[in-house]
Amino acid sequence: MSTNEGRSNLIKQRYDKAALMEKEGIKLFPNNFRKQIDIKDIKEKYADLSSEELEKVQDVFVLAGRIMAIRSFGKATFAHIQDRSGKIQVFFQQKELGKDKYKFFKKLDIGDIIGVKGKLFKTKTGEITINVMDFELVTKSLRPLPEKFHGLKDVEARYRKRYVDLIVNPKAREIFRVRTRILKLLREFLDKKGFMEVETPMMQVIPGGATARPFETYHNALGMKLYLRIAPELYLKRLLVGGFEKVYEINRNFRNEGISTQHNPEFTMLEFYMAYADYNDLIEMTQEMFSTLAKDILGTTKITYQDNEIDLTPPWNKLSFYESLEKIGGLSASQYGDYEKAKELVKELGENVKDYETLAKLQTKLFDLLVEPKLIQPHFIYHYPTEVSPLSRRNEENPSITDRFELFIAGREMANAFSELNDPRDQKKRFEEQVKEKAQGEEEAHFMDEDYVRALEYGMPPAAGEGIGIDRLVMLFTDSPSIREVILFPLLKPEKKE
RNA sequence: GGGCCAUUAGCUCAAUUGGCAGAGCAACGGACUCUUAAUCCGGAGGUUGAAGGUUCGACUCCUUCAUGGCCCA
Repeated sequence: MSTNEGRSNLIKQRYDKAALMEKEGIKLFPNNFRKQIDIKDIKEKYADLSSEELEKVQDVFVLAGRIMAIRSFGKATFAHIQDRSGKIQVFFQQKELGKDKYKFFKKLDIGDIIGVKGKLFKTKTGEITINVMDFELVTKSLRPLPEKFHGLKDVEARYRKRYVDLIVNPKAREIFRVRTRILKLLREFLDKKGFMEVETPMMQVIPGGATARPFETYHNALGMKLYLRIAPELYLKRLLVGGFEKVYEINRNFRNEGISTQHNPEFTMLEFYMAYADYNDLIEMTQEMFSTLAKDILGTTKITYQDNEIDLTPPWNKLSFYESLEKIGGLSASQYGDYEKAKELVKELGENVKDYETLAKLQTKLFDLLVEPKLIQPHFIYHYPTEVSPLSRRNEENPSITDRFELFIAGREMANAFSELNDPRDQKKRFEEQVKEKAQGEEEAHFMDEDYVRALEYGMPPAAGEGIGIDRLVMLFTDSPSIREVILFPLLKPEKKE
C-alpha cells in the first residue's frame, strides 16, 4: 500500500490545472447538468441498427458519465464515458464543436465526469457512438485513475478505496448488484409468504440469541453498559408472543471475534420466525428459497463455487448430527460417545480442550473438524445435542437432542434453524445451565434473560425459526472466495496518513 | 495468538551473485479526423512500506515495527 500519494506530483499537476481552468471561468463542480438517459437504454434501443437506419434517428441524447479512456487524433478524439449502466463511445470533433470548445475538451482528464449532448452514429468498425454536439464539465477529478488495462489489483487498495474499485472493476460492481438483488429476492420471497419485516434493537442490554462474544458500548445519559447485538433472535420471538406470527429481519449482527475469509466483525443476517410450523417445514422452505435465488440469479440450480460443482436442486441430503459423525466423520459411537475418547480425538486434531467443555461441545468440535469441510453439496444436519442448543425445542422421542438443523454448502454453515423452545420452565433451566458454563469460563455462553422467560410465560405459539448468513450466501452466488469481496467496506485497520 | 508470503513511479509489474532502480499504461510537450490496451517523436516522474544494523557498496542480507494476503489456533 503506497502512502506517499501526498507527495505525488500527478495530483499536484491536476490541482494546478484545475485552478487554472477555474481562473478562466470554468466551473469545476457545477450542479446544473441534468442527464436524460442511461447509456444502457441507448445501447439496448439502437445498438442493433445499421448505419443507414441510425442516420435516420435524429434524436439528440443528453447523457453524462465519467471519462474512462481517451484516444486523440489532433482535431478529433474518441473517448469512452461510463455511467451507472454501462459505457459508450463518444466522438469529439473540432469541426463540430468549434475551435475553442474543442480546445477545452483537450484539457479534460480521464476520470472527469462530463455531460454530453449529441446524435448517434456508427463508426467504421461498427461501434455505436455519440457524435458530440456540445458537452460540459460536470465534475473535475483531481486524482488519476488506475491503469486502464489492469485496473486496481492490490486487494488492500481495493478494500480501502472501494470507490476506485467500483469505478474500474466491473466484477466488483457486479458482485454488489447481485448482493442487492439477493436481498430484494429474499424480501419478495418472504413477503409473498405473509411475513412481516421488522426492526429490533441493535443495542441490547443482554446480548442473546447466539453463542458469541459481543462488542460492548456505553450509554452516557443512562449510565449503563450496552452490547451490540450478536443476534436478533430473542426479540423476534417476543414478537411471536405479541401475535405477529410470521416475522423476519435482515440486518447487521456484531461479533467480537477474529477476522478471516469467512468472518467480518459486522455481518448481515436474515432471521425469520413462523408460528405453527416446525423445523421440517423450514427444510422445505430453505430448499425452495435457495433454488429460487439460484434460478433467478444464475439461471440454474447447478452452480460453481471455487471449482466445486454444487447442485442446489431439491431435495438435498439429510443426515442426523450423530449419523454425520459416523458416516462422514468416520467415527464410531464408542469414540464420540465417550468423554475421554472424544477429548483425546479433539486434541489429536490440534484443538484445545477446556475443562468445562461438555461432551456435546466436544462432539461439535469433532463435527467442525471432520464433517463440516466435507459437506460440499448441500446437507441438512439435524438433531443437535440439547446442551449446545439452548433455545431449541427438544425432540419428542429423545429429549437429549433438539429439533434443529444446520445447512452446509461448500463446507460452510449457511443456515441454522430449529423448532422453537416455548416452554418457559425448560427455557429457564437452559439459561441457568448457560450461566453455569459462563461462570466456569465459557465466554460465549448465554446470559440469563429473565424478560425473555417472562415473555414465554405469556405463551409463545409453537414456532420454527431460521437464520441465514447473507454474506456467505452472496459469496456462494458470486463465487467469491472471501467475505471481504461481498462487503462494500470491510473492516480494516486504519492506514497511515498520506 | 502462531507460521509463511507480499509491500519498488499514480496504476500494473521488472531489476542476475549484494554492484548505475527500469518498462508499459497514466501524466507532461509535440504530430495526427474512424480509434478502441490508437500510433509516432520527446522530456520528466523514486525517501524501493518505516526505523535501525551488517557492508567499500543494500530493492536485495539481518533485527524490530506497520499494513495486507493465505494457512493454522
